[in-house]
Amino acid sequence: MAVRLYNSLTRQREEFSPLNPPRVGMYVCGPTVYGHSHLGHAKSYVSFDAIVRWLRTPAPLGPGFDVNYVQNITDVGHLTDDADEGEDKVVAEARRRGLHPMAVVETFMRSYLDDMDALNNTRPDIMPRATAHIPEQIALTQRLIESGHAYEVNGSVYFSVGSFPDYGKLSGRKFEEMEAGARVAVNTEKRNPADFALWKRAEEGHIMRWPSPWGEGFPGWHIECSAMSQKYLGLTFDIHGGGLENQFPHHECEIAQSEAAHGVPFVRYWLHNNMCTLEGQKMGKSLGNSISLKDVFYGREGGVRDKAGNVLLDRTFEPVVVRHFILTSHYRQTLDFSSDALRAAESGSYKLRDAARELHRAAHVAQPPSAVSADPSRDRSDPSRDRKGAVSQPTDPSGDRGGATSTSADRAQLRQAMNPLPHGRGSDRPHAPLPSSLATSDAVRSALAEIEQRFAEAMNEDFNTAAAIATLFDLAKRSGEWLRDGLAAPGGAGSGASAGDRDADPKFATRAADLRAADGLMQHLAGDVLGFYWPAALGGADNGKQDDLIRLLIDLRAEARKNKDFALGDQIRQRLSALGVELRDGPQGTTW
RNA sequence: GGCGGCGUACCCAAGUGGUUCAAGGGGACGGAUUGCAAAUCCGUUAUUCGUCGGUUCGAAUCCGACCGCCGCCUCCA
Repeated sequence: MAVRLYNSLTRQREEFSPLNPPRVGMYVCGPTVYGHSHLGHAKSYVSFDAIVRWLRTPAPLGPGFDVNYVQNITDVGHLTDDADEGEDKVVAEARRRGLHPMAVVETFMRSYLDDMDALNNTRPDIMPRATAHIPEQIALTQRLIESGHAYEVNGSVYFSVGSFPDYGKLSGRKFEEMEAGARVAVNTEKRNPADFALWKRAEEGHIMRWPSPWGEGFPGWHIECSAMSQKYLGLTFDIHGGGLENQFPHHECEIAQSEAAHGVPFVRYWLHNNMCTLEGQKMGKSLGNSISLKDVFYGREGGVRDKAGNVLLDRTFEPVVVRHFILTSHYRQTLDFSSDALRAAESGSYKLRDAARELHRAAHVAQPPSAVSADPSRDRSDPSRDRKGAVSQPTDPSGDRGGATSTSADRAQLRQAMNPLPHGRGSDRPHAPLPSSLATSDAVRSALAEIEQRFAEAMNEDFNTAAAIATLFDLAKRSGEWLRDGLAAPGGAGSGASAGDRDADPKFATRAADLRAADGLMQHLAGDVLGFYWPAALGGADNGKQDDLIRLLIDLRAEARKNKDFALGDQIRQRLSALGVELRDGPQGTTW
């Protein structure tokens, strides 16, 4: 099954075939770090993370590409006004705060990474910073001057749009039309209003400045992406992603610079993710309704308000819920955030979480000690998988935590495990057995195989994460059925039979293998591919003494209920609930 | 003015020519289970895809017109 994707350049869905398979070079426009990340960043980078994760998913389930994922950090040159007249955004923020621009950059770069980690986005392989690539940008600018595509005026250098006939091919704009309807402010240095800055002269007092052949100055915004992508991915690379709002002028300018300088195609597939709105309204910094991710995740007084005190979101939501919500729509579709929509996503996310946990627990309980190495969900030592950075969970010797059910205690470990090694350390193409192949009963095997196929088809069709999630819910539903069947069967997981008894029961062996296969698939699809990571606020997996203490209270409560002392039982439940531990009484006992 | 997108049930949302295509989630309602609660389970909730035409043996899916909403062309992922 080949990956098909919508290429903005050709405006159609086409089969993806990389230049040098299995390698894939991918560049995604990163943030300009002059403020905290907002919901728009979340949509963009969660979407591209899902794309990267899928491209890296080992065959035969996924395409198994070896993706080199580059995402820049813009820390200079992005002006508040695109007529090349405004102030540098970072510098403006620095003055407002009375800080050095580089301190502003450090602050918000870390903030950005924190938020992306919280969303469980895989870290890019390379995160080049514009200020660390000044020589490369100067060299590219120089090359453009030499080839007649750029000119210098008073220490600033502009790209001559008229020298590049293809200008406008990405955004569908015609150069002549733009000249006529240009809304850009008049810059007297430009020969043509549509020309854009490659290098800007630094005025007196401008802090961020570097020497150049044209005097002291700083790079224009667009040039960094051309310079850094070519450095790390080559003159022609496979995928360039970014927000739709950057299609013009930013990406158009990147194409012009790169192709004019080198005479070869710049990017083969352009991917643009759509914007998001809030209650149907455009979300923008200038509109004052842009919501920072930190407010969404941790917000104050249980909600998010704008400066005027209007409620934007009536409560906070976990990062995994935001991720779930984003992935239930298509990346090229606009997404409307609202409290109600997030609440609905939360219910769905938690339902999936609970089903995955129940399955994982049952598969674990059902597992004879001798079968440890056969569990696909714990196949974390496979070097080809670790290397890809597609594994969402740390290597865990106890094997008790899979991609979808980790405990919060593993958070630090998780982050480390996200990117154990850069991509491409080996020449072998990643390959992993299909979880369905590990099921022993025909019914379960074919059911899992069908899920695998539908999931893969969805992701292969322009990364249809919404359809992929739907198959996860189906898997959760089927798993629930198998679980209930198993619990009712002799020797089932909930029957209290000892491990020795179960080992001797052939029925049990079959069931255990099936549950492990189902669990392995759930872990892989929900955890590794879609990146769902549910912090274990409710416990669930083994969490050492804390779990033992909760178990103790549950036992005491069971005793109380047995004696019809419901007041005490309810008190225990309520007080645990206040601590974030929800008890659930099931036919097989109490879980939480 | 130029460029582009969208309009699918109460809400979110997938689906871009035909047989399992009207997914999935949320919500609501009815029922099962339950000391209560939560969760879970079963069932119900679009003969129809903004409107009107057209193409076709066949359209939510293609074409045209119209209505409505939105984005980009200033800053934003």
